[in-house]
Amino acid sequence: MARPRGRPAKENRSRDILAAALAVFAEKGFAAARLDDIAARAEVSKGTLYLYFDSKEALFEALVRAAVLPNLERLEGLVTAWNGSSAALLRQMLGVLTGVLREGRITAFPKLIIAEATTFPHLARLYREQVAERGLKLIAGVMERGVASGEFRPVDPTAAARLFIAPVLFIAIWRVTFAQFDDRKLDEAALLATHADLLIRGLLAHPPPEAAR
Amino acid sequence: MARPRGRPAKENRSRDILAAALAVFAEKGFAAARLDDIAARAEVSKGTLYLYFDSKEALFEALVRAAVLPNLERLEGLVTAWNGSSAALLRQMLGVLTGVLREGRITAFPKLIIAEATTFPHLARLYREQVAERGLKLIAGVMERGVASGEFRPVDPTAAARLFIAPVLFIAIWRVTFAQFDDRKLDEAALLATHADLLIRGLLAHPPPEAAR
Amino acid sequence: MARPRGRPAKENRSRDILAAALAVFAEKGFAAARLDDIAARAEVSKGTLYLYFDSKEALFEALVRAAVLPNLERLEGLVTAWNGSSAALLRQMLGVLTGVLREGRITAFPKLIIAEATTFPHLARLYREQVAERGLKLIAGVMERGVASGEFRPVDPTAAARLFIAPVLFIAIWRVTFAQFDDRKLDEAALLATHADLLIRGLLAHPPPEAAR
Amino acid sequence: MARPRGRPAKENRSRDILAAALAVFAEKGFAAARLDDIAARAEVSKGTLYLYFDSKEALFEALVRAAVLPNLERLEGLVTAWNGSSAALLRQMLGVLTGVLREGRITAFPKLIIAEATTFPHLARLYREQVAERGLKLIAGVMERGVASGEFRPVDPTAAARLFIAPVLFIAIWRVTFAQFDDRKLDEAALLATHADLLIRGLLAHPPPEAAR
DNA sequence: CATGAATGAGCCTTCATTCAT
DNA sequence: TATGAATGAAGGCTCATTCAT
Repeated sequence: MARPRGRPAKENRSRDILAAALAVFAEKGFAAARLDDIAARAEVSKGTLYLYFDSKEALFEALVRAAVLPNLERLEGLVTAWNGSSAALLRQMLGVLTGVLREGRITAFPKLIIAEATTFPHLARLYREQVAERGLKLIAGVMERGVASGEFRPVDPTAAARLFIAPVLFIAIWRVTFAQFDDRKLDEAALLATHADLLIRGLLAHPPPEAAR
Repeated sequence: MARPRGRPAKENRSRDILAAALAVFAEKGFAAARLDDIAARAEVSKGTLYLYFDSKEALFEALVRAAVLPNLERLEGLVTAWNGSSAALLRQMLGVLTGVLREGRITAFPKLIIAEATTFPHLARLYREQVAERGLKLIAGVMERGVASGEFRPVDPTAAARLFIAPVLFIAIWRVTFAQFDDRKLDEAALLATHADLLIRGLLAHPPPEAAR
Repeated sequence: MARPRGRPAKENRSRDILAAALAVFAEKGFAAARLDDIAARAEVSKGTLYLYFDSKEALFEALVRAAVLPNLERLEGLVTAWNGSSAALLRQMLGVLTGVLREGRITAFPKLIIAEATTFPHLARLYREQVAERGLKLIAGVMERGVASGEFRPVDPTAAARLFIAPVLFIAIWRVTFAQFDDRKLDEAALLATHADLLIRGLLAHPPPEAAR
Repeated sequence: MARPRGRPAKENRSRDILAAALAVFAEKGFAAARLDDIAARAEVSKGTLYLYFDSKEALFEALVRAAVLPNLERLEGLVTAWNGSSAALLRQMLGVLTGVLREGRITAFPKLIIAEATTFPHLARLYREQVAERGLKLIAGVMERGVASGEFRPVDPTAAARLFIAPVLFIAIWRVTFAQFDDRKLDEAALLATHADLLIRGLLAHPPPEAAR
């Protein structure tokens, strides 16, 4: 009756909805997420969601685009601008990823993509092309440069790229899956530091003598 | 109406149902899996499912227990019986895991657990305790032995265990998530071989000279 | 495998089933009673029920016949044999009914009939004709005799019969409906005694002076 | 597909649903009543029911509250306002109850409560406390006053209250159970009139001479 | 733009009934 | 006779989507 119908248009309604959607999808997964919850958290009516996104799936997809790509672009910038050793670049990239992992919410995406890949192949393809392949190609490029310069032993850059990223994925997944029960949280930074040491020592054509470590 | 009711008890109905459930859960995830589909695939009526399992969730849980534990026990047997070098044991274990990955269906489990962890914390806890922690402890033990004997450099065994398994998880996830679109399938065996090389070279206190490889 | 198939025919299987059915129907009502429970309580398989009764409804009907009619016949015998005053006969009949109520299980029947009357009109009709009308007619006969002899004031025997039985029904219903919560159980015998006093005083053409009571 | 979704909010949807529920529950009993039928009779979709009531049981409970309490309150008002003789008050109350019985639908409640008491003890308790005990206490108070003033013989007010109400319950039950078959309907008003006569004559300390009747 | 009441398809679960053994 | 595994129809409940206001 005396309710505000045409609201003062709190600007960036769409931003609010995406934020709420991220929170709810992250917590429940796609299927179990209810539009009611997303609407409530965005302080918006359920009908309003449909003004901004055509369907639950479209909302999910927009979310993926909005939340993941920026991080990838950051890494691409780092690589492009780099002019030190490949080993140091890999360490630097892991440092960036450590930071990303610390942020929080983004971690939910691998889970979401994994969980919904079969149900929404469309979405999985998008993610694979826009994120996964693109990121792996970036890393493989770094590996290739290291091999070409003689810094690294001759390894398959594609394989090395996957081995580089696997522990990052491991951490993301461990967190959303098991961290709820962990007394002593997994020391993620230390794990990635060890990863950097082992991987780079494994890659280097001329590893430093043991003492140097 | 005129369908056979008291069937000749095609033996191991429960086995059939679990197999069907694995297939359907793997494809759809828990929420989207329909009991109708599971029943149809098991060539059984929907009601029959309830003769063997109390609920959809109970069926899921039984599935996890039945399908995953045997593989873990196989690895435990391998470790216990081993008396060669730690590096060789790690290679051997990766060989076993490569085989497991090749089998197929089991790969679906990480996905399922990951996808349903928030919805069924109960299940995630079970999996973490019965599978994840148990497996990591097994690997960490191997690492520890290698460090103690001087074969490996002094690394944190817990971290090393996670780094050891991360690429295996990566492969499992990649497959169920993206393999549907892959023209050239990911060469999983080669990836794990490279993993073994890099990791072991990273771990060894006295890596062999470059030429040896 | 080595289970007794053709059981030593514990005689009167049908009696066992009826007893079990009474217990379960009384507790759950018709719709909520499960044949599984009846079979279990009768220590018989579910299939066996169908050897003795065509359907759940048929079992229910057999139960009504078997459990209620004997009591009515007992009352009819009492009336036929009576040769005292009508007032004393009414008291006697209430005494018998008090005993019947004390027994227990029978009390469940009014509830069952009431609950299922719409669903099984067939059954309600049976009960009305075989039990209710027959019982009321019996009581109305007693009333009529009392009026004819001048012992009672001229009341409508049909109405009086209903008023006579109403408190008995009240008790049966109260018990199965509310007695579960009662701290101090309803004193049923006292209630029926008061009923006898008030009703007979109301009926008598020449009530005794106040002091006599 | 092309049906009206956001309906013009035909006011008092909840009232419609309750009315439909009363009709269907009365006819079928709780268990056999289908929400489909209730929704259809309310000219509402099944989903809409859940906008107003959390569950079938909650709907049932709301129904009990909404339909029964007003009548009880009416009686309480009558008693409070009364300043004539107790006998006249009892007659008056029976008159009110006769009217209530004539209305119709309410009669279904005793049946419903009786039928579902075991299945929903929660509901039975509610009814017993909010309706039965409250009503009996009201009547017992009237009896007590009559005894205290010397108008009535010294009877147990609690017992007398039950005897007062028993024929009303009898009528309600008879109607929903058997009236479907009755050629000549039970003359309910006459029955309650006879009840008033007999009961009050039984209660009065100084009954009027026979002729006065 | 925004609302939120209304919709209805879809799915898990129960249980009376059947029938090969 | 007796069994009990198997069936499948039926119904309560959820939630993405629509649309009159």
